[in-house]
Amino acid sequence: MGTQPKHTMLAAQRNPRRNLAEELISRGVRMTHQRRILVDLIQRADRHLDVLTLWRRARSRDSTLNKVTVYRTLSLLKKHGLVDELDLMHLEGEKHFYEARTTRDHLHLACLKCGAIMEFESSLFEKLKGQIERERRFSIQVVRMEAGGICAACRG
Amino acid sequence: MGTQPKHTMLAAQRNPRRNLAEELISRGVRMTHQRRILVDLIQRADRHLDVLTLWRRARSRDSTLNKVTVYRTLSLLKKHGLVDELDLMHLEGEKHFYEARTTRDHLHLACLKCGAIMEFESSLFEKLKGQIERERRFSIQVVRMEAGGICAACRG
DNA sequence: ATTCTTATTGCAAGTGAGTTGCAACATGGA
DNA sequence: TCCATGTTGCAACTCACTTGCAATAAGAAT
Ligand SMILES: [Mn+2]
Ligand SMILES: [Mn+2]
Ligand SMILES: [Zn+2]
Ligand SMILES: [Zn+2]
Repeated sequence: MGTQPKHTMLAAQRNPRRNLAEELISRGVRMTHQRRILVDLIQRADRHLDVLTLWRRARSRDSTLNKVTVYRTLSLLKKHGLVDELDLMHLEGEKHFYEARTTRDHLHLACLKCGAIMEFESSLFEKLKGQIERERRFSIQVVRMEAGGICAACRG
Repeated sequence: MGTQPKHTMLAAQRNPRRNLAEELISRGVRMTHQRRILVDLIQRADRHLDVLTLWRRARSRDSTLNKVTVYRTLSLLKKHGLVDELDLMHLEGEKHFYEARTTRDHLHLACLKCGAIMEFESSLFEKLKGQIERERRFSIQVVRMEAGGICAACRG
């Protein structure tokens, strides 16, 4: 099981939201040194980050930054709907992955053979969400769709 | 946060697959006393079961049945594609929920206010899966879609 | 600039889901 | 009935994540 291809740009880069730090400040959240580092790393991330990776990257900017602060910052961002939490089919254990929320939702494909993670946007996805909201009168705040299977490269 | 309504029948009851025990036997899996109990409970379940609930129910039939066996049986069923693993938006901590896989996929709606879990089937969901398989040449083995939000009852 | 309130941090300890090694045991085919 | 091999229970473990608390820092008020 390898890793995802380097050349595909994350949806969070193509469809970015407003600056995360500004977004937090405008909501009256205290902008600490630690949060500034973490939020910046999340926003610029080249891939879906787990807590340990995010912590390691953060420590290279402030070696005293504690892992607990990473968890607490991610909770904060989740609570404000600014990051999405992913399972990526729990391909690498029980941990979770995080990405800045984009202007348009997308879903994730995880190859069970090589471990590649792909993103997919579709108007059918948007239509499906609309159908749920209408037919069930359910107000969607967060959606998570993931598919596990075999990618094109692994099928040959 | 309450619990899901009693009157909605689980998709696993409406669209059941072949008997889980028979399915395992036909695949050359040893049918132990413990597996028979667990598989029967999963098949007849009135709601999405977490490990602890499944274990408690199993112990009322065999008080020596160990929790590790529950985990190992669920892994086995997952490996054979006979159960689906759900997060239900991790509304109650990090644990997972399980249900027998049905003939037709469905998605889950989790009310962030009252904790109700609803199921939803849609041809748009099927179309979306088809689009992924075609456009990405990705062979889907398992899909998981969950939405968190506010249910009709909580919206009033 | 200085003070002050209060949210946030780091640390250490704890929780809880899920895993693993191994000896005893049960399954199902010979 | 016997036997080879897969499965179980137990205890100990790992790992992701949480919590209590004293020290600290943000940022609003002065
Ligand atoms: Mn999960
Ligand atoms: Mn993504
Ligand atoms: Zn692959
Ligand atoms: Zn509700």
